[in-house]
Amino acid sequence: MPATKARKNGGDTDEKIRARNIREILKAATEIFSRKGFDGARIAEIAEASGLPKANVYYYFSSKEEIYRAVIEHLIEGWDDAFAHISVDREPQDAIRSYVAAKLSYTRRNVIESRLFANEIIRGAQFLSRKDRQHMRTITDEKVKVIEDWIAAGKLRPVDPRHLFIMLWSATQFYADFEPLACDALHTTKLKGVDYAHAAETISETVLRGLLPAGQI
Amino acid sequence: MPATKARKNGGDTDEKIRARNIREILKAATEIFSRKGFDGARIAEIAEASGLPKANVYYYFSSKEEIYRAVIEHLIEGWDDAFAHISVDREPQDAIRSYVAAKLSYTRRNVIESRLFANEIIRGAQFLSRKDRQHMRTITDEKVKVIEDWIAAGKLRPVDPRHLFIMLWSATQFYADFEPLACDALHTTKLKGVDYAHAAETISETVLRGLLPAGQI
DNA sequence: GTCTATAGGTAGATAGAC
DNA sequence: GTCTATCTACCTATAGAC
Repeated sequence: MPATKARKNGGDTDEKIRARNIREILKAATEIFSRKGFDGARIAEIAEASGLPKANVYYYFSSKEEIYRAVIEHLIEGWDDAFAHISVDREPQDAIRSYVAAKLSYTRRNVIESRLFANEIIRGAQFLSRKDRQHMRTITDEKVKVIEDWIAAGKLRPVDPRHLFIMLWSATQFYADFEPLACDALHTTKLKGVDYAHAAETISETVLRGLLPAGQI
Repeated sequence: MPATKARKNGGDTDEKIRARNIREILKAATEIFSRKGFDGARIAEIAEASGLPKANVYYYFSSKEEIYRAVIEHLIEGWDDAFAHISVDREPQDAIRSYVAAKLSYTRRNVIESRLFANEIIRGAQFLSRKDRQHMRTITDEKVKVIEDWIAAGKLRPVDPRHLFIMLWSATQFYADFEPLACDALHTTKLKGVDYAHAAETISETVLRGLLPAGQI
């Protein structure tokens, strides 16, 4: 029996063990990096949270930085999902409402990842690969064209699409990333579904009234 | 000659030396905490950047945490300056434009402080004192009343003032705090005056068109 | 009030038995 | 592939001379 097929842990193959351990490590690392930052996170803590001894973590990843990079890589994957709503086939009113709702819902369901990403950017995006940044730029450029088409078709008032996107990103990320401030402002101790619903409404309606030609809303 | 009045360093009194050293330490600490976070910052680096030996830093502050708290305390002071523009005496159109411009200009001139503050909030605002948070809540409540008055007077469409403020905060902080993302979106490598000017225009005009009664803009 | 030297503790990374 | 023991480096904080 070849070493790579050796059975252990009740029938799991080495491949399954490897995949599961790596998954557990990344999951634990995401949570801990998000709460404490790169320097604040301890490998021992990540190991404990993933149910492995510290040395096993080093068996799969050769350094703390390698774990961090792997975690960041993972974050980008969810980035453009909400952006899919911004599409020429749709009416701007409908598209922008869906985008705002999807983005708010995504950050709400993935607070930990969202905060980690925010942290990485604030620190200068040092570990975001060239490829990842290029990818984000490409998607943004695509969506800028959609806005420009809508403006050309008279469906939206003239506006700088890039600054518009920045407005939408910042507003939709604020609630998850800066929850303590949002809570203070809203006089609550934890953001609930209603708060996110009000957020979606305020953002969508204000921006849409601001951008649609008179009388369209 | 009493010890507290002993002359050193070319005529400076001990009081002046103390004040200057503390100022230098806090200045260096702000910069380093902002770049590296609490855990990433090294006292030795703060000491070097403030031109003092490490032990002298400990002469003025008894721990790393005490330095951090002092720095955070300092940040809050600038918080409500821009908010002063939101005042019942003014027309909403004028007030909101001034607020957006002032807030953008403040974050641009104080990028380091702004990022440090953002970082502290993302990490759960653990070192923000009860007093500081209470202060921020009070100011916000005051300004919420102003918006409500404007709405009651028919000067603004009905809108949730708290979510409106969150929109304005997030949009105006994004450029300084998440500069790498803003740069990617705007196809530039460093934000310039024009970028901030366009940001101010996009935010103010979109929000104002969204909020003013029809035909007022 | 200043500064050198160092104690004391901790964390990243590895060796090597199983 | 797993895990204990340990190495090494570094960092916070302090003691104590000047």
